[in-house]
Amino acid sequence: MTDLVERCTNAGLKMTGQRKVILRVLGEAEDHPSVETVYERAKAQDSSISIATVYRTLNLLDEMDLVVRHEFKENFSRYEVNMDHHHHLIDLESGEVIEFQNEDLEELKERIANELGYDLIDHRLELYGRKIKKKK
Amino acid sequence: MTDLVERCTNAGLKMTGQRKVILRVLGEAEDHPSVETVYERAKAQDSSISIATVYRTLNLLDEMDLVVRHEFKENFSRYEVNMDHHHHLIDLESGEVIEFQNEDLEELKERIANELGYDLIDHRLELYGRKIKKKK
DNA sequence: GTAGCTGCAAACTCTTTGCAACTCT
DNA sequence: AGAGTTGCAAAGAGTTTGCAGCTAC
Repeated sequence: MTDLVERCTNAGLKMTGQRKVILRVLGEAEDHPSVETVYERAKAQDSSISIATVYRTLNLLDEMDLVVRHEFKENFSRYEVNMDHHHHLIDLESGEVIEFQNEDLEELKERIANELGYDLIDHRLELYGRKIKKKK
Repeated sequence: MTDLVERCTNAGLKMTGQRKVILRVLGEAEDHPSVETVYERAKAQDSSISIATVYRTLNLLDEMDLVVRHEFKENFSRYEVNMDHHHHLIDLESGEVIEFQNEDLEELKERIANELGYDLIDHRLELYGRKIKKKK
């Protein structure tokens, strides 16, 4: 994934066995795993990994912007590799997370911030919905 | 505030002294107080109030939709009386919370959800910015 | 060799909860 | 009277951290 490992070593991080495993787990994830989930997947590859290391690593990666931390309306965080910018729609029934992008939205939020006299540094947009049932 | 007390008693809640105080604190708040802040303000009016009651009351009010719970990028919740619908821009330097409304945005998020095959039930939009310094 | 990393367990923060006493209605 | 509410303290959940030993560089 645009070599995560490389970006870490370039940043001066030691490439320990644990970090390699965690990076691999993140790179291969097609969902938005929680710390617990990353931990379980990592443990499957190296059973000695502790959850403290997972927390520490994810925090590091977040600070380096290699990873994006999401705090949906749940009481824990989820992570994903920081690739393209997008937003999320959370299916309230299944918990499934759907990604989407929208150009109008990008413009709009920038414009709103500017009109209020602010530079937009960060933002958060999440939609929570229920699948529309087709009538038969 | 469109009588919070009345809306509570109508819903069958007992109007205890503690609840009156908490409702008054919420009604008078012009900011987005945390549980801790609501607790402190309430305690100033009735020192016997416990924080457990504040938590319980805010949860009740949230379920009844009398209040809106916000979880900005902080590790605690903030509350405000549910009046008009709006969004928030958080000043990353001062922590100040600025409210705004935007019609285009309302349409857009509805449209995005529908295009993805979802009924929009809830959402969250927060902007995080830094005040633009005028050049002299 | 050594700065940085790790596992473990304890500590922390915010929030919830069991229980016995109390209080609106 | 009695269901609902409260304060207290303990428990929960997720996350962070101090420390001694280990490891990549």
